[in-house]
Amino acid sequence: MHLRLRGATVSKSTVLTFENIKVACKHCSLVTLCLPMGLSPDDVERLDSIVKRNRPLHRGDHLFREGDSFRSLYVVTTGSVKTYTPHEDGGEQVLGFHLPGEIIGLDAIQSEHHCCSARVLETSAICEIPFDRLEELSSTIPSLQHQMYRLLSREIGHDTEMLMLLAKKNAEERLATFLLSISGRLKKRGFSATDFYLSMSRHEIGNYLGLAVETVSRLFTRFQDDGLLHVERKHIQLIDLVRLEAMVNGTGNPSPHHRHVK
Amino acid sequence: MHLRLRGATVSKSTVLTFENIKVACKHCSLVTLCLPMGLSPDDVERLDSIVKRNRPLHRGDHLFREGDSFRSLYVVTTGSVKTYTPHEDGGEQVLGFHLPGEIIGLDAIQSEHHCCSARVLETSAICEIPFDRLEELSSTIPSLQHQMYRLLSREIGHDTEMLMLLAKKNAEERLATFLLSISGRLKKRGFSATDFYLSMSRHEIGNYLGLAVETVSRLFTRFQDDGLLHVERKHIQLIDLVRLEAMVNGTGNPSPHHRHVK
DNA sequence: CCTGTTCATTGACCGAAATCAAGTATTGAA
DNA sequence: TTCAATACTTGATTTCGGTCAATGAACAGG
Repeated sequence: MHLRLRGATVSKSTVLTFENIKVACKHCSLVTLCLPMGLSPDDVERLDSIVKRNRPLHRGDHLFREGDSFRSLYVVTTGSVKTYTPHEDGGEQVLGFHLPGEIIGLDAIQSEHHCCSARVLETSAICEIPFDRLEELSSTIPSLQHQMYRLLSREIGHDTEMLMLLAKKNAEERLATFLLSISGRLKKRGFSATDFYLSMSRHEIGNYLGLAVETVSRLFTRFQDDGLLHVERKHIQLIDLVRLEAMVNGTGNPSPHHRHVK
Repeated sequence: MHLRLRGATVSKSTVLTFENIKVACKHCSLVTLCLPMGLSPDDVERLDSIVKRNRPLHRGDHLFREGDSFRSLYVVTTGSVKTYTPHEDGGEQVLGFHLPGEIIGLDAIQSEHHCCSARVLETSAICEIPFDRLEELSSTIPSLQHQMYRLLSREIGHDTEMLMLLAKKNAEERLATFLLSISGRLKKRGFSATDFYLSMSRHEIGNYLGLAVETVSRLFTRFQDDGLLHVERKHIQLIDLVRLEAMVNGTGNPSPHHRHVK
C-alpha cells in the first residue's frame, strides 16, 4: 500500500470503514511508532479506551482548521495529512506532511486553539485522542507521561532539522532531503523505501521546502536526467540512494547540469 | 540592565554571585515567564527545592555541548545564551538566542543526549533543573505537568514561526522580525523595548536568520538611513516601531533604497 | 464522452542576496 | 601601549532560484 489510495487500493481502504476500524491499539501495526511505545499491556488497554476511531476522511477533508478550539491530538493510521497555516492573502505555508503513526496537533496544546489547519491528502484513517483525557491518564501512568515528553521533544527536534534545511541548504539539497525523509519514514512503516507515490502536489512540496513550484519541477527532471531517480507525475522510484544521501549533506558536487545549454 | 553586562553594570552583576544568588523561585521576577506560572505557593516551594542555582557563567562558557548526556533543563535568569549545532567543517547553525526566563534543553528530552550546544553570550546566571526530578514532580502536580506540556508546545510554536520566516520572508523582513522579537521579549521582562544592546555578533545574527554577514550589515545601515532605527555597533535604538511592524508582515513597500546607485 | 480547470513542465529573463575583495574599527593579549 | 586577530562595513560581481509566460497532461464534474 502506498501513499496514494486509488484503483484497486481503494477497495482495500474501504475495509477500514466503521465496523472493521475498531482495531485496538494493541493490535495496531503502528504500536511502536505512536504513543504506546514502552507501555505495559494494561496501560495500552487504558490508553486504548480513550482513543476514538472515526470513520475515514477523504481527500480535502479537514481534521481541524486554524482557530478551532483544541480538544484532541490526532494520529494518522493510514493515508497522509498536511498541516499548514493559511495566510490572509489566500496563500499558505505548509508546515508538514504526516504519515501513518505520526501525531498531529502538539503545537496547539499551548494556546487552547489550533494555530494551523490540517487537511487529509488522500483517503485516510485517523485516531483521535481527547487531550484532557490523555493528560489525566498521563499523570497516573509515569511511562506515558515520559512518552509524551519525548514525543513533544521529538517534534522540536524535527522542527530544528527543518530549520537547518531552510537556513543552509540549497534547492537540490532540500529536495533530496525531502525525498529521503519520505523514503525513510515509509520504510520504517514497512513500505518500500524506493518506490512510492507522493500524495502532495509539486506546489505543496515547493511551499514546504521554501521553493517555487517551477524549481521543484526542474529538480525532478534534473534528478531523473542524472540517474538519481525515476519520476512520472507522483510516482517516484529512487535509484541512487547513495548519491542522494551525499547531496543531503552538501557533499557530492552540485551536479554539472547547470552548464546544460551553454 | 541590558543584554550586555559591562562597565558599571558588571559590578551590579557580581551581586548575583553565590550567597545572594539563593533567590527562591517565588521571589524571582521571572516567575510568570519560567515554569511556575499558575502553580500554588506550596507547589512553587516544591519546584524551588529541586532547582540548582550555580554560579554565573562568563562569555564563551558552555552550558552543555552537543552529544553531552541530557540531565537538566536550564533557565536563563540574567544574561543571554545562544544555542547552535556545530558542523563538522567548523561552521555552525545558530538555533536560537535565549533571554531571561527562557528555557533551554527541551529538544534533548527525546534522545537522552543534547543535540545542540549552548554557550553564554555574556556574563549570565542560569538555573538548572534536573529533569528526572522535574518529571517525578510533574506526575504528582497536575498543574505542573500541564505547564510542562504547554511549555514544550510553545517551543514547537516558536520553531514554526522561525520556519515561516526562513521559508517565506526576505532579508529585510527577517531582520525586522528579529529586532522586534528581541524588543518584545525585553519589554516583557521590564527592559526598554526601543533601546538595547545586542549580545550577539552580526555573524551570529546572519547565521540565525539564514543570511550572510554582509547582508545583515547592509540592512542595519539601510534601516538607519531610512530612519527606522539608530545603530552603533551593538547598541540599537528602535525609532519607528510602526514601520518595522509593517515590514514584518510583508506589507510596507520593500524600501526604495534598492535603486540607490542606479 | 467532452470540457473547463487545475497541475506539471519547460524556457526566457531578472533580481535579491551570496560571494569575493578591500578597507576600517574594535578588541584582547602581551 | 602596541600588535595581531577579529568584527564590521562597503563596493563590485556573480549566481541561484524566483517570476513571467506558454504549452501540454491529467482530472473532476456534468
